[in-house]
Amino acid sequence: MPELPEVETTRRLIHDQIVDRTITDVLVTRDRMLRRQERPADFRSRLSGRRIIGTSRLGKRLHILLGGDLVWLVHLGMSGRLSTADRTSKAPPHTHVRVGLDDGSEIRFTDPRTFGYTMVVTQDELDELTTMGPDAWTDPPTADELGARLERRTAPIKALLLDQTIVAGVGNIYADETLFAAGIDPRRAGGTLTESDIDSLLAALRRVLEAGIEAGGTTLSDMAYLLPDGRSGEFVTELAVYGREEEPCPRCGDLIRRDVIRGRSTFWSPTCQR
DNA sequence: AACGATCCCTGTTGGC
DNA sequence: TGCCAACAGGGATCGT
Repeated sequence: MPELPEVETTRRLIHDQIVDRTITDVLVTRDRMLRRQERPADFRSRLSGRRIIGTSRLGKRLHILLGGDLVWLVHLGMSGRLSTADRTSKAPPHTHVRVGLDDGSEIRFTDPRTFGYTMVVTQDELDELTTMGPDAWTDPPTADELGARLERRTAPIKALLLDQTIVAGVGNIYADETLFAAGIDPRRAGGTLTESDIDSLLAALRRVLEAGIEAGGTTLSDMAYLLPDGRSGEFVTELAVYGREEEPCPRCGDLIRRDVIRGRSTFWSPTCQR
């Protein structure tokens, strides 16, 4: 599902296809996808005729930078996919937004479960959106900064890693993989992590995200996530614990356990993670 | 303020 | 084999 590595992979793959193109058409066939746009009519009017000048990403949010200081924002939710294709080809099921470009192609936003959303905002509006913490990959916090954010927190570290206001981009899969790589029990209260734990956590986060991006993200068998070119993300073969309940831990051989923490499946190795 | 529960949505899965 | 309830999860929102 789309977490930071999946969104970053998506960004890289569509970047060259869309930059320097001009938007000619906008077709929205499911209004729900615009639910975060204050005035849904703005979506179409702000995109039409606009030139795409770049792309960026903050956490799991993809930004398509437009002329006129506007930002086309796409959040893939849990089943969203962004792709480009010739506009005469058949769009996949659950394609809710199609944005035509001046070379005959179009950008498609497809999302079966509709947890994703898209909107076009001004720079001012962007600043007012829910505050996100620093990006886990491009702007990771220092150990001191993360330590300060975790101090006295009683929520489990697993839950705090998923909190986008602490660090942005980590979802359920990469949170579990990071805690495993760092050897930290996901149930531990955030405030109980030592300096050394936090060092391990940040190093593990870096390694796990790097491997995830390198592999083109994670495509689970039951998930709709595909890269913009239709390929699967290959990180699934590198998952150490996620989805591996009752399988032997790759480090100690003891069985991997699944607990529900804050309503989210959490896979971990009780022997390796303390 | 911090925390945890609930809800949104639909394809897939698993139990009967 | 076929049906259907349960499940999955990011993040907004709400109650405590």
